[in-house]
Amino acid sequence: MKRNTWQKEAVRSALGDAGGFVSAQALHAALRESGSTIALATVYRALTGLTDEGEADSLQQEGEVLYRACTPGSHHHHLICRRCGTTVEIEAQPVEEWARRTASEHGFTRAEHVVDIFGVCARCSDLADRASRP
Amino acid sequence: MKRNTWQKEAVRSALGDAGGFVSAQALHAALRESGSTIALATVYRALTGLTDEGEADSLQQEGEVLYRACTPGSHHHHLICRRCGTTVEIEAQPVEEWARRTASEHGFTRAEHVVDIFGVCARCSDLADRASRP
DNA sequence: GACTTACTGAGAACCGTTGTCAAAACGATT
DNA sequence: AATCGTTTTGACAACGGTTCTCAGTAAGTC
Ligand SMILES: [Zn+2]
Ligand SMILES: [Zn+2]
Ligand SMILES: [Zn+2]
Ligand SMILES: [Zn+2]
Repeated sequence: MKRNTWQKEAVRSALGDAGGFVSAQALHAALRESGSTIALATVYRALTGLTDEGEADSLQQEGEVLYRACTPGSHHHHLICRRCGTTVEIEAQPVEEWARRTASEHGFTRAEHVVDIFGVCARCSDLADRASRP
Repeated sequence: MKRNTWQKEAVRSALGDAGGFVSAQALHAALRESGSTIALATVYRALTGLTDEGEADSLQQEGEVLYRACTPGSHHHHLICRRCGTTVEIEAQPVEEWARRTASEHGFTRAEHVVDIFGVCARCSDLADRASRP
């Protein structure tokens, strides 16, 4: 039987607080920062669990896996700030159809798709502008 | 000054022969298989070079980076067979516009996008069918 | 052919992640 | 509340892909 531990709850909560995509290591660091004694391996295990249960989404970037607390049970994509990780969930019916159609047109079955947009959010753009011309 | 070596040429050629997306290690194994004495580190360096110069595309899957010789200078996406790596380049103007529009609607600048479809190609689907009900 | 310097090969180092296993602790049961 | 079977945790080792290091090699120039 699956058990409830403060560790799992701590990870779920910290992931929610993070807002955007974060790495397991960053999350672990944040937890320790706030006084938790949770182990890194436990954070990895909890994140894997959350992902399996559909409570979190994950993506790979520059050799590491990033996680985010996402609307459970909804298929959506992400608009992610490269600077701060801030993320917007986006739905795009046209893209869904395009993907389905493209796959079947080429005889591909069991098709899944990866669709993400990476950019610099308004706030980070502002900050960068301000810094470059004072 | 940049120099031409048989190693770089061997990697370029092997990548072309591969047809689909392959890992640096797989490419290295294939090269050794065919008698080459090239070192793994050199394969990595050559692939990084090809990617930087726009001659190859790369993507991350399951913790490793895969490379493919792609039409240089053209922005396109990929339809990739999870089983054999076979890849089809696809262009999708509607998706390009959707991505641009979505990013700017949310105030994001310098937006790039990752759009890939993973499935099982016709040939691999056939093979799997045949194997499961003989 | 000699020289300069970019490139290569072999292995160590690196880094994110997963495995191992004894100790801790959840939760059902008495 | 104490017991018990089982899950989960924590500390650390191990793993796998990639990058770094550095001495030796060789491409391109003169
Ligand atoms: Zn930002
Ligand atoms: Zn979708
Ligand atoms: Zn295939
Ligand atoms: Zn595109």
